Amino acid sequence: MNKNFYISTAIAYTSSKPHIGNTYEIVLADAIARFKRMQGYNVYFQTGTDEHGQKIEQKAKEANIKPQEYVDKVSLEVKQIWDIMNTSYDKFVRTTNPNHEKIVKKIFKKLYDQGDIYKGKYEGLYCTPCESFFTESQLVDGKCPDCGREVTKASEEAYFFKLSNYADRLVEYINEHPDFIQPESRKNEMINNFIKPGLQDLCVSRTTFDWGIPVSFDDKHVIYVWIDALSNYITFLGYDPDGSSDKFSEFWPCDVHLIGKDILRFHTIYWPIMLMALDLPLPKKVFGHPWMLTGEDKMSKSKGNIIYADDLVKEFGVDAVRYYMLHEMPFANDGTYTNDLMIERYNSDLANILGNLVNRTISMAKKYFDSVVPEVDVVDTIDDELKNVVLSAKKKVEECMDNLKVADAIDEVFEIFRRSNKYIDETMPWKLAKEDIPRLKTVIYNLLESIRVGAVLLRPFLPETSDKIFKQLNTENKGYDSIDNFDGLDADIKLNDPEPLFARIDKNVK
RNA sequence: CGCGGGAUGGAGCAGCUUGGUAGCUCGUUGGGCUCAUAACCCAAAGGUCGUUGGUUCAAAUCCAGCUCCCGCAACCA
Repeated sequence: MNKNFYISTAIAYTSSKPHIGNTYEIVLADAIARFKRMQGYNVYFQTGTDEHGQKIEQKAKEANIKPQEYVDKVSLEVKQIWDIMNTSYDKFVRTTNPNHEKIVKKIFKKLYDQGDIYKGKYEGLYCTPCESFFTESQLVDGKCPDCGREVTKASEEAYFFKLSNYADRLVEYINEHPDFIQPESRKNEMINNFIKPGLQDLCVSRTTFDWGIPVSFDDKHVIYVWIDALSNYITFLGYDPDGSSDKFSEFWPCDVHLIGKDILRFHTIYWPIMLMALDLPLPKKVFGHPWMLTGEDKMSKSKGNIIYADDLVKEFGVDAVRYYMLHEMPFANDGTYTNDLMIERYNSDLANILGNLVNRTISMAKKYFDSVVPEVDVVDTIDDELKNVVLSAKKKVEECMDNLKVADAIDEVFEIFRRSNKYIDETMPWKLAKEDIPRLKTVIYNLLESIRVGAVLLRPFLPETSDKIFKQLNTENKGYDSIDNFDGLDADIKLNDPEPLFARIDKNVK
């Protein structure tokens, strides 16, 4: 049985600092990667930055620095945000890496030699001052979208990838693998809009700028983004047309490419065709996640509504921001970020249901048993209801995660905490403290054990919080297998003092 | 007639494949409890399930028309 699991995010374009929407992707991937690791998979989780292209060349020029300096700076910024979000990527790749550049050149040459790439002419609408080509649909009022000036028809020499050769095989693959493109509605979009009408050949080189990987046999051409950026998924794993590494054969094909819905076309059409041309197996799944919007609008500089994850982390803490991203985002539709909703989720879910539960439980253990975990004593049928919820959570969470329904998975974990709060009311420990200590022992044990199980399942989503809970329980997280039975918490452990996990936020003070 | 998705109580969503008491979270109101972070538990109010028509004993759920919203429409990462 193959226990390897390869998940990737798209590589972030280093034109500017990533906003909260870009950050959502890495957090989502992280939750999946952490969950798979917990299940015992040998996970390889790759992310990184895409650093070539005209836009970067321009930005660097504006900043009066070399492109390399520019991308070094932004790439570092990206990495820092990924780290602030406590994401557990195994490898952070950069497309300016020399080995990547070397292999991309080889890939290009191979495709050219075998006839998939040919030299032709790129014709389009050209804006001379901007030195850019545009398509009909990109124009604003028939003028250049950047500077508003007239565009003229022009053509330049370019290399093209003959996609149409592989269209039939691609359709076949998509049909035979119904889960390949997620969510499903996107599948139709790709087939109806692109494949069915007939694929146009893809322009894979440029001569209008220099910041890119040169074509090895024709150096006035630079390899355009597709082959350069998409290849990152294999080059950093050790792919080489002349003989790949063991690691490559171990992890390829990728289990999940997690990407934004905006670049689905590249990942479900161009990329698979490239792989077919290289005679490599296709990725098992491509998930085009929705966007996180701020209020009603897409984030953009001109609207001034850009929110950065690191700012939110300063205000609410990493896990609160992770929780929001993972729990509030729908599977297929776009989600929104608002401060009000953030505070609401923070207070009701994190502070009240989870934080307060842990706090009140550990406080009771301290008060009634001097912080020592009691042995189970007198049991009652009401206990079984709690145990059922707690012990069935694992399977439910697993099912959700198998379908990438991360938000639902978190909900299932929180069912444990909700049920536990209810259990406290049902059993009334404060009353038992006065009249029935043997029963009280069992109740407190059950609560602590429920919290422990919840903390295990919470780990992939809110790692810091999970660790804090275990610290208060003064117990080691023994992992996924430790929650199959309701007895993982050892009696006689001396608990640490209760400490609020999430301090409530007063909305009106803000 | 370009393709596709959506419209469900104040908010955000589930249910629609396999028609038959409209469910969840939050918010609101009332009650309970006091271990706890004014937290927790219970209950209630609130929906002609976008609109019109059709199929059916019966439709949020199937079919058709219409209105509105959103994504995609190819070289912008």
